[in-house]
Amino acid sequence: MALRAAVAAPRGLRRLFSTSPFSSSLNPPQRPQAEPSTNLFVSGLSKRTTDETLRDTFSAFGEVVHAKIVKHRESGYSKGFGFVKYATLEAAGKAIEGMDGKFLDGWVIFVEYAKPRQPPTLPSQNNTNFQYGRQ
DNA sequence: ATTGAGCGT
Repeated sequence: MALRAAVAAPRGLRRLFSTSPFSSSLNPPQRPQAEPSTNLFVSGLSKRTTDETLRDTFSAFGEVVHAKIVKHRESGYSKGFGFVKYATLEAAGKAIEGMDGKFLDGWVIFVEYAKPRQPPTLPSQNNTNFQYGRQ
């Protein structure tokens, strides 16, 4: 299964295979490291991995402010990826170095900086503000 | 209701 996960690996693995002479400056990777953030995107998770497991695993690298597995709203069924937010950028960096490409619940996971979830929006009438992408 | 690309109810 680790093999399957490795094959299904998202672009997180590309830097592990960045030995191509063409991937230096002539052919830059489409998605280099996202801009550093305290917020991390974690993919490749087992569908049985929970928020607790995520939080517990990543708290080894620093103070985890928020850890969440993305799942369907009603069914609660995991989508297989999640987000971890640290108190500091250094902790986030250490978590990437320490957990990217490693195993969790039998699956190879990939850790990278998360994209900001939503642009600054008008503080209008019915705004349920979930904003984890801010530092 | 375990099994797969991806960025959140």
